Amino acid sequence: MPENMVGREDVQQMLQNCFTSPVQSQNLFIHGPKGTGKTLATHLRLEEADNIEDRCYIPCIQYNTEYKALKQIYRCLSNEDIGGGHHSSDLQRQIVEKTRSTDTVLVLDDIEFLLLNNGDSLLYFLTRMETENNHLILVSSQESLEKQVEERTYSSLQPRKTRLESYSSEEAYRILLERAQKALRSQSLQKAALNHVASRTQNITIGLHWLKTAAETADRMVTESDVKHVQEKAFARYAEHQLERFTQHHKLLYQAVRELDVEQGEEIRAGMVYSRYRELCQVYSEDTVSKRRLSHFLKHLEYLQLIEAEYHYGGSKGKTREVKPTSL
DNA sequence: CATCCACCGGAAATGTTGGGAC
DNA sequence: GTCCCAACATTTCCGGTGGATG
Repeated sequence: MPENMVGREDVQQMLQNCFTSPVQSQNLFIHGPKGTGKTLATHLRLEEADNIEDRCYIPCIQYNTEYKALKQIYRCLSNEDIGGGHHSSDLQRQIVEKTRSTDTVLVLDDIEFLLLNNGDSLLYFLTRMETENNHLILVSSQESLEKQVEERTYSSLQPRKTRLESYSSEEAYRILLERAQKALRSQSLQKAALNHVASRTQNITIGLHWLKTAAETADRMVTESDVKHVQEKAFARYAEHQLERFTQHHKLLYQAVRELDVEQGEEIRAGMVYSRYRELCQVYSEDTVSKRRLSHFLKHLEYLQLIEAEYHYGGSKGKTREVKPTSL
């Protein structure tokens, strides 16, 4: 994670305003595709906001239920570890107590993963806390928060919304160049190589994985052909990295989608993915989970933007979703 | 107009874990 | 120890969807 950030001045300014504003609560909703700097911008501004006593960063992929998130918030506020076995309402009471008279910023990153599990009860609680000066920053790769939470929650949240658009190729080039200059020996990266990467993907995380993979296999200098050569491997690594915190089932499910995509290329529907997953479980002698559960996991893959899904709510195809893996 | 497709996704049930109270 | 209980991951159950087809 770099120490500073190029671009995205508007968002950075917005965050800063939010943190320095002496007026009452101000909540933010930051959304946009993966690899556009949402997490980085939030992180950097959060670190810097030392006028605020309590600052918590909660990655909701990891803390994906109300209880886990509450526990993490408590841990962050009090700096003491706390075992399981407490009731949500206890934690809530203590959190209210701790934040009563201090300024607090809570960042909930990738909040869609929490909302999918628990609905918005955590958000409802957080927006209703009667505390002094309390900021909630919600970060998501999903478009609309309004659709994902109940009205009563949204109305007490009243967030300012901001969307990060994908970088242009030129911006991606500049950002990757700056990072490459720190990571690689000088004169070891061909302009054409970097240009190729930046023109093929504007997701910075993918770009970094790609450059890194190329650099590891390159001889003295990373050339355009080096880069082209590792394209698939680089994307596979990126996907692997995205799935790190998820279960073996997620990985097999993703593998199923990719295999089907290679084999037949078109019209992959959820049912086919599920049966391919079953076959893969046989091969690796893994236990299977139910279709209902897989449907949930498939949604995770969609949130990670490793697959794209198109939903058919009925029609000649029946009620299902059509799925395809994203790639470079 | 009835029926079918094929699975979505909400709701409730199940089984497990790790506390606290006695 | 034993009983009770909340939280959780997962399963079970099933109503619902809208164009195509006869």
